[in-house]
Amino acid sequence: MEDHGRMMQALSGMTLAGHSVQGAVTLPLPHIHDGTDADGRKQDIGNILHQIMTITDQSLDEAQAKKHGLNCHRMKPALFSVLCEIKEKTGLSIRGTQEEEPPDAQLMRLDNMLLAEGVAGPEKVGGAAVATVAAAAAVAVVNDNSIEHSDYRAKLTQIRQIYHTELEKYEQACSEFTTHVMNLLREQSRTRPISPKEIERMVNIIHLKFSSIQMQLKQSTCEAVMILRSRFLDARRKRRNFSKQATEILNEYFYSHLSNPYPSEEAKEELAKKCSITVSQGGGSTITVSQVSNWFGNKRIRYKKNIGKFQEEANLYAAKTAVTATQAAAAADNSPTTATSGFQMKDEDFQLDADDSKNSLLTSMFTVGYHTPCYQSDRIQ
DNA sequence: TTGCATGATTTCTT
DNA sequence: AAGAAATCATGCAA
Repeated sequence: MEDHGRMMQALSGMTLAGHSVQGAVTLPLPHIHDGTDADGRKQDIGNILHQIMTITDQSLDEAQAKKHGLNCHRMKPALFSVLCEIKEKTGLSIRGTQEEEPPDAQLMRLDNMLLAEGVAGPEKVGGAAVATVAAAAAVAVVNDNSIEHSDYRAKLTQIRQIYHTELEKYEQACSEFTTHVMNLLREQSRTRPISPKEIERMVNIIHLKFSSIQMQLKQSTCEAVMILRSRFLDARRKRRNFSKQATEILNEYFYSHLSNPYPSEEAKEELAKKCSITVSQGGGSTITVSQVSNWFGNKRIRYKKNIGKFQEEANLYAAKTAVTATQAAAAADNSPTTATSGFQMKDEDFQLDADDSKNSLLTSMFTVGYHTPCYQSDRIQ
């Protein structure tokens, strides 16, 4: 910003210099401190105002002719080169030499990080087909172990999109502004001393400005990614116990399907919906099906490891299920309900006798030794 | 503070 | 790819 101010100052300074040299509009400057009478000054000011007011009365041709005359003056090139030289020496146009290398290292770091996070990468490849980018975004993030959380992906894609649109905007604005300034300076160089070197320097300054803006964009994008990451990892680390109700529903299913405690994908979805295991993940999102899978994985292994410990729990849920089943059966006009009817035995270790599976729920569930053989078997492990 | 319970993650197996 | 087993990390009651 400071540089910008300096730039504008330099530009305005040059403009003034141009005018005074050019002398096409020779406005007598008011001498404010010469100590003469106030009337004289008033007259001077009056003159200036008059000239300003009548400036538009001059015909365009007349002005053009004057301009042309000045441009064609034989001394003009020499005068311009001298003035350019003076400008160089006075340091009006010396700028940009001091601000060069430092941002490079940081810029590289930012670029690398954006690339690693999949924000900056695939977009550039192959001339960017939008669909490909979207598809790539969905896959590219899996670079970091198991970060494939859909929310994480969605948010990262969002960041990517914003980043790319902003970057494009900046690039466009930069080239537009550069050509505009170049045209302006080239135009002005006919009437005031501007060397090509100076134009080049100005273009460099503009590029520096825009690249620093781009760096800010990159930096804030990196920050956004880091925040997203940390939030996601925090959510992963923070374990929230499921509600009592949810645990009950899962346990009910587990013990009533003890013969084959492997819920199908649909069953998992159903269970997830039923107990609405919405462990707070920051954005209020749910990973319920995988949570159900985790729960069953843990439950199977822990039950198997220590059946004795779970026996009481098993009986409790068996009784509970039996009660509900009885009620359901009564309501359903004595239609026989079997707990295992819809399940295929997948693992031999969990398998019941064929007779058992045909038993009614009531008889089977109230038999204490009903489940244990499934896991007690030495075949396990 | 400690020890157990429990949800999540990682690694290995099928 | 799904599940088993091991392990980690946190929650929670005593």
